[in-house]
Amino acid sequence: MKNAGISRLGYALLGLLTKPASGYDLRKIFSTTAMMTYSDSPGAIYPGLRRLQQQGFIRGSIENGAGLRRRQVFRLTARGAAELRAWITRPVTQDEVIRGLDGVMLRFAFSEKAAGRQASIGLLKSLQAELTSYLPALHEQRTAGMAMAAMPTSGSLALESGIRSYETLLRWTKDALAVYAREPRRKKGKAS
Amino acid sequence: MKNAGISRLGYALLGLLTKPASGYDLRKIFSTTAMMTYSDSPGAIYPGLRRLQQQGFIRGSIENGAGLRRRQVFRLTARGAAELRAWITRPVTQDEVIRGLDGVMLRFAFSEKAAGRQASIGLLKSLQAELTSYLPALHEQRTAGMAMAAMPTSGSLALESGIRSYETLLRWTKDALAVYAREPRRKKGKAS
DNA sequence: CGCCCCATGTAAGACGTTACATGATTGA
DNA sequence: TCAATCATGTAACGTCTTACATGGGGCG
Repeated sequence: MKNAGISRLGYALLGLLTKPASGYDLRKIFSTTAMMTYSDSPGAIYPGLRRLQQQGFIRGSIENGAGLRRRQVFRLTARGAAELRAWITRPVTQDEVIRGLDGVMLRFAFSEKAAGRQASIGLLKSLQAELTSYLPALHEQRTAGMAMAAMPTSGSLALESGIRSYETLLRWTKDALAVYAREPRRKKGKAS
Repeated sequence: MKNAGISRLGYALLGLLTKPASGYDLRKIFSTTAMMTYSDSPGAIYPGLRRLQQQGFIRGSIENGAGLRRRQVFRLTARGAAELRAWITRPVTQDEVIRGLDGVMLRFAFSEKAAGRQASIGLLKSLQAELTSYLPALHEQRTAGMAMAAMPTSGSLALESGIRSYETLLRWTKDALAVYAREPRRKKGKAS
């Protein structure tokens, strides 16, 4: 029941549908823009869209433009937009940090459009906190592994790579927060 | 038929089984060592082990030590070791670089133990080459996105994060190769 | 005696992959 | 007219998730 029963691909579709699009459009986005790591296969997209529609998160309407082929354009419903916002504004969990940050980055990429500046900032802070609390454990693993000397060079190098990537990400969260702090903000907001 | 029909979890099991272990041991590794991103659920591990055994890559033997509970210990067969080596020594593809580097890092972590120093070095060089050829495309996407200004701040920041992580990884491959170049090597090998 | 850890498994369901299938439209 | 692209879909299959089930052994 977690996540309202939506897969990562489902959320990716939901996030992209802040602009109305057809299944084919979405496939093109997944196949051409390198930003997207998701499958462009029709066997994933079309069933995914149908599920989202059955759950009431999106609504499709058949377009009958002159001479054009049948083409179904989907858009978010109010429920869908709310679910998207809820997903984005959830705090980052340690599990997400460990099991892969793709989901978090996806949330962040959509955050501004779907939930606003404050949501983006909140996500960054949440991610920063989780990274800060997780990194020491990794460092410990490294020193422990070196002490045992049971790990071959490639094993400890792989661990080193993981640590570096977390550190790079942590630095990125700081820079990203700085970007938001620098940017003018409309409406009254708390100062960073 | 790709990959000899072995999933990522399957290869993780195969790689760990260079040291004989029971299903429970493997679950412990997945649940306790932070290096492992894989599922420790019995519903994944035990069927996975059975598949590998049916394919002849591992062999299990029931341990009947005094007073001990029934406990099945698995070890690699010759075929399994060969398959593991083949998987590790495959060149890194662009697809792997795009769809996520977890598999590559897993291969690298096991490379030294299962396929030797030269295999580790080969993997690093292959990864380095793919990263070098992929990074320009990402930079292009960034400048293109900034020109359109269609991307919200959080979108372009997410892209920035991806670029940085690839750059960090590229730097890591260089450092890792330097480590291998520094290390003394036994047997006659080509100079780096 | 009761509880927790060891140790293994199964069953239902969800999801993605691969491959196949269909048909309309556009351009050479 | 032939191929490519637009556009949508289905079916089989493999694998993971979640949850449940079982039972021995050690410990307080």
